[in-house]
Amino acid sequence: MSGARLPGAPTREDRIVLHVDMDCFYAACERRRDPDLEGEPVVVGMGYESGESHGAVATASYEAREYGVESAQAISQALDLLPRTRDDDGPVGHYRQVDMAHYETVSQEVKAVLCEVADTVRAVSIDEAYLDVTDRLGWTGAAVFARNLKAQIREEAGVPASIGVAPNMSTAKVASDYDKPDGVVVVPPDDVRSFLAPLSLEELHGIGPVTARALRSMGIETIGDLASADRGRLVDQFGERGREIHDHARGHDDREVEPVGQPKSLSNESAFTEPTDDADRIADRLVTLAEEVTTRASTREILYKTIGIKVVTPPFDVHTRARSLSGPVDDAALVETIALDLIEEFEEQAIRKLGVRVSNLAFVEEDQSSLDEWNRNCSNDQQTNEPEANARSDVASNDERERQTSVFEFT
DNA sequence: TCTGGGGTCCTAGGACCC
DNA sequence: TCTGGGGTCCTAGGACCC
Repeated sequence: MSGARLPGAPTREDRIVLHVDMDCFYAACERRRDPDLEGEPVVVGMGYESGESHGAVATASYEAREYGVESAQAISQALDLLPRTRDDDGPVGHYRQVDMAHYETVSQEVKAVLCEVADTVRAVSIDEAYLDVTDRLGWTGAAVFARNLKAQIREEAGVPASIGVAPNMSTAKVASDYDKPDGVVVVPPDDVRSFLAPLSLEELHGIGPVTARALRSMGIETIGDLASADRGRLVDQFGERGREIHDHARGHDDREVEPVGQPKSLSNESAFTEPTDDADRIADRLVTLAEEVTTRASTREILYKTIGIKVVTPPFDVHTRARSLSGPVDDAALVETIALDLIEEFEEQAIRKLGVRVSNLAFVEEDQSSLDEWNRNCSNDQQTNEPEANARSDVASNDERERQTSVFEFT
């Protein structure tokens, strides 16, 4: 059974897949509308408002990272490392509150460019996408194509990107990360194994701290070690995921690049400043979250069959409770009632974080979530702009682009 | 790494049905 | 009443990603 493939399913090792990853996307968007931030340490945070701060860093520019500021760090800690006012001669950090609406706009502009140059685009998040360009070029033209695409994104959307090119999604993802920021890394089919081998386990998408630790305890230190590890042992230890990471470590990944479909769940969550067991505050917060999530569902004409809550108790224990209905509904009052009912189990307990989630989604016939709307735009753009895009891609990069872009070809 | 918010996928046990 | 096996749905938790 292991390694079995569906009969007839092609193993296309000859594909050309790009992974396009925006560099410090939120910070880059802030720079785009405020050019004074160019070259300055920029920190974009959630919950950061006029200097008063709970919440965390969403994105730190490379300049800010030099002072130790990192993603997911507490804003207060970031402010310690990089104050926003000059006391002595120290550096000055520029803080901005997350503005998703603005980043969405920029993201659409980037994606419009991607749609011009590729037949298939999979937007995996606001700042990341996979492209399949197998039918548009060969390996000899891959580096020039990627370099041009990067320049085109910079020109038309005003933000920098890094691009990885490889025969599959998994390797392309690793490649885009290899020479960040502003890098292009091309890994032709014959070089995949030797490119991946020396890298550390966490470079592989899907290996986090827990899996890495477990692998190291098995004597596996690098992606190369993982590639040559015994498959049966990995499957015993990690189940289906063992199979997957083994494949990816060896540069095998048959997943097709296809547009992402409809969402599987919608949720809203929010943390208390400090853990609380105040029943009124908890109920109030829960009602607010229920409202937020049902409003979103309603706006997008999404029905849901399962309603759940998430409760995080100190130190950081995550509990979920859910209840399913007999059929899909759009019923804000019901969500509130069920959420309040489910939370009763946690009465008297201190809670640090709460969430409300709807899942088991159903979609009203005419509705095409925003992502699908985006896909529609994508096809329109392709029709209207394709000739121009091709013209662009065919024009070899000029010398200036050559200089400002570090192209790393792994051979 | 004392920890924000929005997601995805996988696993495992139990209920229930045929 | 004891005995099997297969399949599906539900719930809860865990790991991971951006």
